[in-house]
Amino acid sequence: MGSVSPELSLDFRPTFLPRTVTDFLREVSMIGNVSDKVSKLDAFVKGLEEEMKKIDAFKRELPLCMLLLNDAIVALKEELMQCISSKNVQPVLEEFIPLKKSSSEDEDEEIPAVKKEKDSSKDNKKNWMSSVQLWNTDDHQTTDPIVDLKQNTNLKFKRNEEENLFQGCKSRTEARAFMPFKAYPGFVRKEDKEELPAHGLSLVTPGIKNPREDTGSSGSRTSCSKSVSSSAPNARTTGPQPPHQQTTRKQRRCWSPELHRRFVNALQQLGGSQAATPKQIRELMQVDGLTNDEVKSHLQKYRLHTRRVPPTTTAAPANQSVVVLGSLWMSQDQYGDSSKGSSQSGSPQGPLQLGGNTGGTSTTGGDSMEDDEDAKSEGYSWKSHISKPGKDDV
DNA sequence: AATAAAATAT
DNA sequence: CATATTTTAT
Repeated sequence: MGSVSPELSLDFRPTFLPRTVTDFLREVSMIGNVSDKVSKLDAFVKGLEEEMKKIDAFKRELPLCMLLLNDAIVALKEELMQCISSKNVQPVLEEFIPLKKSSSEDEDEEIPAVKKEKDSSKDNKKNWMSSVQLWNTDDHQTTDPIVDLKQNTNLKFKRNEEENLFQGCKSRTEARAFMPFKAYPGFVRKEDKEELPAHGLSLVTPGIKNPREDTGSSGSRTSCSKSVSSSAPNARTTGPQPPHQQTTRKQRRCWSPELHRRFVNALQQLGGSQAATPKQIRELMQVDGLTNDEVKSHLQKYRLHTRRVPPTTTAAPANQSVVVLGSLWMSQDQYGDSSKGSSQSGSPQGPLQLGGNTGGTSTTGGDSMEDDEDAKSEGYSWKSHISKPGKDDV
């Protein structure tokens, strides 16, 4: 009590502009009083949101601004939520924090014990876009390019990098699934290039292909579980994977949300799905192990899906700003789950901010600003909300 | 059994 | 590189 800096006294209308988000967070983190903390954060967030609304109209011209703002907002909200939840707060706070989400959707990630029935969250699907404006306050994944909250207090987001890429690949019915290591003894054929480590994205780790063995299982089909790298049980070390099956079919590559994100990003940078070419995309994505064909295939599908947007006959009241940042085309099938995708503008390790993000997966942001446009359809299945045909024009 | 997604063939 | 076709996974 007494040691509040003058600035802090401006609870609600702080002139937060002069400072950077990082600084702001640092300041806030030093505040002992939770209420103050919350109000500060809240105020800041509100300011950012206002800003967001203002530039919303120019989102196309200022995609980066949107991204940055969005990122900051998300990050701050995270912080806010943490404050709130960590204290479980008293009544007093409740007055301040009626924020948008009061324990409604997902704020798990950390919640131990209760594995909670995620299944019951069927509504989530709807939520993923509709109720949440665009800065959906997701909990995890707070990798922001600009702010390094990490040093602040967020320890929760940490193991995202790799996981993000793979995440979402598992079967969606995984509820409590943990596939035993049944998978396959894999021999990872590293035939591909292995030189693109770059940031440690080791996405492509296709399982392995194992034709017969699993064909009967009707339950746990782990399509792609990232690493089941067991030292080949088979003593065939040197022996390639020689199932006499010529043309051994590659194991299906699972396009995790992150992977897809990168894909979309690349696309954007290349001027749209139409202009982009597989090779280019692949290069841009910088995902090791990813092959041209894979990208090509994905692109093909993407193009197919982005072609012609179903008339959103939805009489959707377009009142919400609905920016639909994450318009990954995916629905809930494969990529969808993580749903927080959004993209960052540059490649993750690219030129822009991501400079030193160690754990930086690309964060969420809007990636298809160009495409979405009126994609505001709150979409249900992806046919509905896929990103529009890219108007190539970067 | 149907369909989407990825692999492969053209 | 683009498309078409086939295979595979849910």
